[in-house]
Amino acid sequence: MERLEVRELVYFTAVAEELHFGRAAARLGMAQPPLSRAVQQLERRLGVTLLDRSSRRVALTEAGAVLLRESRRVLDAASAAARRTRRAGRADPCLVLAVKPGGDGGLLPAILDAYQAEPGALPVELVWGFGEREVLLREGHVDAALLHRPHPDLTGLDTQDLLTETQLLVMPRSHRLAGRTRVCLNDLAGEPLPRRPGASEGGSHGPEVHDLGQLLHLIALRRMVAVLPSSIRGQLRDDLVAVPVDDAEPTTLVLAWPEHATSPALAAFVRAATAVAGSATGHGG
Amino acid sequence: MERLEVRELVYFTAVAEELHFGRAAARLGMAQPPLSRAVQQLERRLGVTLLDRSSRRVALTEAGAVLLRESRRVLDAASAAARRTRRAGRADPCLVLAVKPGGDGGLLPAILDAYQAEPGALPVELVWGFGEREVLLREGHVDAALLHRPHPDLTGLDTQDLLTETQLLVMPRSHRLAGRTRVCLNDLAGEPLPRRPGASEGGSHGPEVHDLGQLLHLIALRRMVAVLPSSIRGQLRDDLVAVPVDDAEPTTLVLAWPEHATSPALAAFVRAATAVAGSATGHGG
DNA sequence: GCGCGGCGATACCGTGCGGGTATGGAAAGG
DNA sequence: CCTTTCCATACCCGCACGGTATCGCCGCGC
Repeated sequence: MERLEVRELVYFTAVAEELHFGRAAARLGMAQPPLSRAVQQLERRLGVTLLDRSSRRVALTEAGAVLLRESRRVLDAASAAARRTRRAGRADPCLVLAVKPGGDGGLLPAILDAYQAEPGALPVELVWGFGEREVLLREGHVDAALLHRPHPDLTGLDTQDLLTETQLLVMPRSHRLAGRTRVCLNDLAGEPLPRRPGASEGGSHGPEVHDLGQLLHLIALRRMVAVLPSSIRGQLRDDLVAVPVDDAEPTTLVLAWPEHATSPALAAFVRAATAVAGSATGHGG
Repeated sequence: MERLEVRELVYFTAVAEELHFGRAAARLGMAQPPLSRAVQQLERRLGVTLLDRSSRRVALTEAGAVLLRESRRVLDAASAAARRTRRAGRADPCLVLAVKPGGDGGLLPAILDAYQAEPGALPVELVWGFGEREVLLREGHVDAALLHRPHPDLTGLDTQDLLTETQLLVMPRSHRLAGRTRVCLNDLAGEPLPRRPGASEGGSHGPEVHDLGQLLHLIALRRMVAVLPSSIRGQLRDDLVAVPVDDAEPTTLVLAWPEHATSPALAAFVRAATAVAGSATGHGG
């Protein structure tokens, strides 16, 4: 059984994504002939043709499509391995948490306090991200992330539900819906909504947004509106209003971490977060 | 960001498991010096020490333990990638299913029939395995597997529950408990039970078993008894008896497949199995 | 219809790295 | 103190990976 090397998978992935050996080679910073040879060799070793190449067009075969998907998993796992190992070896151990600005449901201060009270708590470093927190987690940039269900794909992650919230439509005071006490999703037809990074271009979407302040600013500028968990209430500028969206699916704040994680520091953090969420459940909305 | 190679991870894993460069090198079929160098180089590239080596003793550091765990994931993903790609490229496409002999709850014939009736059904190839079916699945040897909860770790797999069964104690007619109409787990203290491959040596366990006929034979020979799902009733030799174990946790037969699988053939198979299980739920026990 | 241009494959070459052997050097045990 | 054990270092070699030059195929345009 031949062994598959990371380098080969990187090369194949580049070609499979570009469907063009020249461009793939450029992207890899190498010449085209060795790239062609590497892919051929990979095909020979696997005993499978991965690409149909007619000197005018390159296309993935069925097996090639399988390998592309599997390669991404391998490469993700490899870079996650490197990053997690490096982080574990740092002289100053700390716990890295990915949070969406304004997306902590107001629980984060209490969670951090509770965690620092745990025995053996490490300093917590926060990484701010919008849509890419799940990727940060999968690729080993962070130890844990606060995500919002139902949006991200949680397979391969362990999770702890923290808080379920209804959602609000946030808009400028002058907006046509600003006087309503409640709206439903149909009312939003045609409204520019923030684009989730990586989301398809369908529908009416505004510019990509990476920061809560920027988002609120854009809303105030009437460039868009947004549907957000009700806990942002406390962070709104006074030129914005928020009303419940009746039929928007409630969103659940979840703490997620890589499955099979063994770090005691992470375990303590999960304990702390769970405790805080549990005690908060009765009170707020 | 330096690139992590599969070869290095294989080497490191061997050393981390053996905690001995000489033995690890032997296991890898290579000499010890290049192995030492490879690990040093890996450490340099990661900027992390992975092993504490005092020329008398080799021990994993914290970071080394992290990398060992992560390496296994990468290597599993890599060999799964190779196998799945090869299988996808075969001239004769087929669906490979891992089953425990006698562990199909009696549903398999109906499932196979239902699947063959689906449009675009492929020939189904069966692979028989006892405790290693989950590994077969994770490493890409098979497309799907019939597993029994709660035993295996299902993280990273998608699953469909098929059938929940109570469990029976299977023993020779001459066994001291053979006259009972029901037993509980306490009654089994000191009885030799089949060892799950990979299970710890604790408790009273008989030899490892890889085949249902062999297991039943050993039971008949009074070498052991076994707790099995009630659907084996129909497969017992007449020199064996089975009685319910009152407090044994019910076992659920689940169909499992790699998460994110996209094959339409697999999807059809899952559909067929779900349908069969659903229609069988009311009837059998 | 012929030539041109684009693109992947092939040919050939150099060098850097992965692997081998021989040896050094530290540490534990008798 | 000598021996044994085991990891690291020194040194050498072959190959495989990457680069340049070129071929061959094919589609397109004049």
